[in-house]
Amino acid sequence: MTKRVLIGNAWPYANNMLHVGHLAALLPGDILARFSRLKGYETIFVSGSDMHGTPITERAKKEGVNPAEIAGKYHAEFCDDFEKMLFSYDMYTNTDTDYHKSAVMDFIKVIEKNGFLYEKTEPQDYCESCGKFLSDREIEGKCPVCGKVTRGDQCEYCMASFDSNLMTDKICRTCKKATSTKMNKHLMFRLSCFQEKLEAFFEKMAPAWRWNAVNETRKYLEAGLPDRAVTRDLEWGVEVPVPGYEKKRVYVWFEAVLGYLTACRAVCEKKGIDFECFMRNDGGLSAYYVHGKDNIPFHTVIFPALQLAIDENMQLPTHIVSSEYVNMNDEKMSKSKGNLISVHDLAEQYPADAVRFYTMLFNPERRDVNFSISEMIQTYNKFLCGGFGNFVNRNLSFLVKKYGGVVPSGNVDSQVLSYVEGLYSSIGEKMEKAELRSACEDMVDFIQYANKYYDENKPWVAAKEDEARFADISATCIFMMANMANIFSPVIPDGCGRLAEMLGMKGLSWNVFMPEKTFTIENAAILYTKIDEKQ
RNA sequence: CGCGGGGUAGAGCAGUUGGUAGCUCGUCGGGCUCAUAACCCGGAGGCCGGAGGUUCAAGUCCUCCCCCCGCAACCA
Repeated sequence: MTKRVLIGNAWPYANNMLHVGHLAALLPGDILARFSRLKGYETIFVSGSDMHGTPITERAKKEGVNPAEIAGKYHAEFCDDFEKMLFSYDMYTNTDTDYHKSAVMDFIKVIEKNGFLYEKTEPQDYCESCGKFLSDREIEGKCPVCGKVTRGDQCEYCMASFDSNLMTDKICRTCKKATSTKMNKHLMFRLSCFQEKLEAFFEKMAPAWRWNAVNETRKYLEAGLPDRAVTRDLEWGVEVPVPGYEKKRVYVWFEAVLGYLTACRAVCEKKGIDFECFMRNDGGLSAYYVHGKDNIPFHTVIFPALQLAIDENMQLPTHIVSSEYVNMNDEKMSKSKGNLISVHDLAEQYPADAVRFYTMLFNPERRDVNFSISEMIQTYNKFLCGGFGNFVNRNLSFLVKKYGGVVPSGNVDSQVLSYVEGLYSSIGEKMEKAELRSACEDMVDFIQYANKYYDENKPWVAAKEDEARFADISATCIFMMANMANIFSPVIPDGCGRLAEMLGMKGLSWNVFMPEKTFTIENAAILYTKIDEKQ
């Protein structure tokens, strides 16, 4: 049975540009997808833009436009950004498509049929002048702990979290008028029913998760899972396929994570794969969910609960690839501080491989990292230009100059052969475990190993004194290069693709590649050009 | 007792299950001249924040203490 792999990248919220933080959190998904395809696994890599929710709705109102316009604009930007960064999604969609919406409605009907939804009517804050129910964030009032005037979910001054019902002197943040209370009806999801199953799931899976996912999830489970409202009083969103809820929409926490399933199902239909078979928990599916640390509970608690509510035989997440944050000069990145570097700007100025390699070599896997353009350039110059590119160039240009590009027939050094074989398995294992930073460090080692081999064996001397020896050295170097193209391609696909072409490789795969005994190099060219940092 | 992260060579960091302290940059010296002023080799530079404790053995485990950073919104 072919191994199946699902990679679900978090769905960026279509209310602001993508920045290096998103990139650091989401790029691992692409590395995994590319690796998984090289291994020959049946791979599905999906994501999309999260188009709904309150922030977009509020902003649209403020700007006097349709929410679809704002979300659509950012969605288009995201598509462009991901393309420029060479993300290899099988599908990058969004939550405003008819397919997603009707698929979500299908899932809701299934969840309702399975008995995990119920109706609850309770008093909720209401603003008469705005004519709507208010969520916690739309309320202002006195903090029950310190008494200062703050927002309804958490006090900005004393950091206390509380129920907004405990606040006094509540007003609507929009119109500043006093709030009243009105009965409101919501559809609730029986998250509490899944407490035990999720605990069992957690115990079983936690060893394969990142430490931050383990800690966050434990916290949630220990606190006990409350039922959650599925519906919201909004006009922008997915309609609720239950009578009596025509004026409400599905809450984003419920709808957006289902995107993994709706998009995966869409890809399955396109490829002629049976969705239920693909998702079945028969031991043949690895399911990676890739996101930033603030998204952890949605992927380790909420989403698995929804999966269980839909179909008990569905594979729950096997790998939680949750990144820490990227800071700028030790400061948190934020729009207001103006220290955001957008993916768009990076893509305009730097090669995708440079950005990808730097982002992965210093990926925030275990803790926050600092992002620096100057460090990125240095990393690129050092390893991709001076190391990898230079290794290719010092070989190929010599062969082209002296032999017209015809690689002489020689034998690959057996030690090098076994070293390279070892890399396929050691880096491969790290990839499967999503230990990508360490995998990149091994790539760096390979580059240094290759250059060292070249220096120690002095082919430029052998070319004059011992042609047979020169042929062996060249064969060995070409062999290393070809396998670099394979092994490095998940991280730096652009350069590896060009190298593979020069070497006349038919395609890339995660298997030791043995070049033809003799062949002619096609269009040898500099692989990576240095960037002048001063520019 | 609000929650969380961190303190390892001049700088930036790695150090999964405790077993001779590593990497990149910088610096000093050497080599090579095939190559993108590139590449290779070697040196100097650390009581791993502090104090106790467990252990044959602690950067790694336990306790206490001292510093730094994040926790409105946007948001991975």
